[in-house]
Amino acid sequence: MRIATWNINSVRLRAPLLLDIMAEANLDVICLQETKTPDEHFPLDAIKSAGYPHIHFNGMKSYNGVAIISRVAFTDESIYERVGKQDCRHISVKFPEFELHNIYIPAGGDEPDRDINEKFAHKLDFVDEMTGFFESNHSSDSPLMVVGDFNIAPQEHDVWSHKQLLKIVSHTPIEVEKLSNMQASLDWVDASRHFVPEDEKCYSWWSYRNRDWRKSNRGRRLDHIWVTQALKPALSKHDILLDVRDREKPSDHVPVIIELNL
DNA sequence: ATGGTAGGCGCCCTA
Repeated sequence: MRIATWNINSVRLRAPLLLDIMAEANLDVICLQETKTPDEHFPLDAIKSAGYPHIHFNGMKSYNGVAIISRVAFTDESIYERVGKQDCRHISVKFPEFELHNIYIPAGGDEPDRDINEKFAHKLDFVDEMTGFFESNHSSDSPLMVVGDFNIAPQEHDVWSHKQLLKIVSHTPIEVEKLSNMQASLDWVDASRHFVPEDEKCYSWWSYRNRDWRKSNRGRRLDHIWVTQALKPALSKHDILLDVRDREKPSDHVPVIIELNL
């Protein structure tokens, strides 16, 4: 089973690119973030016609929005309210072999201080709430996967310059600590780092504000796929589709893919 | 220290 996560930054604008990627990468499932559209404008028919009839999604006007698109059937579609907001950042479904959660953690604004920046406070509270959610609703020995745009690059080599990003939201010690607590709670395996050594640079996002993203290569690994120990033996392949960043009108994120041998 | 670009929406917000 081939599963991808991708912050698409507008599913309406990039629906044709989405269909290309699903076909080219032979995906069974793709989880999207930042679909940026109310449900009535989601491009359902085009995606269904492309061979992906199973779609669970939750969107709103302008901001956020998540979707799980699959060619194999799932059950138990859920939508969650997070940090007291219904802002379309967390959905889940169940496949026969495992449960899949798709999350879009708040970006957190520019100032890494929860007392003066409520967006940063929201981000930290969101991660804490996810930790509590998995702890109280799930056991570490059950087969689970959580994917999405976590908006946090936890490790030194998940950013282009550890030193220069220590005070930049996405790589601050408090965010890394919160995410580390979440990872420890169910003993999650970071699937990308299962395949890519920790001393090797690994990115999934490059700012739109760099003239030449490949040349400057000031990337960050913000997009993640985690599995519980029960699924670890099934991890069989990993890929980050760097070339998607060079497509016409690209998202600033590229798809991260994991293959499970179930 | 600063500003750079993109998408959605409507003249500004979020990333």
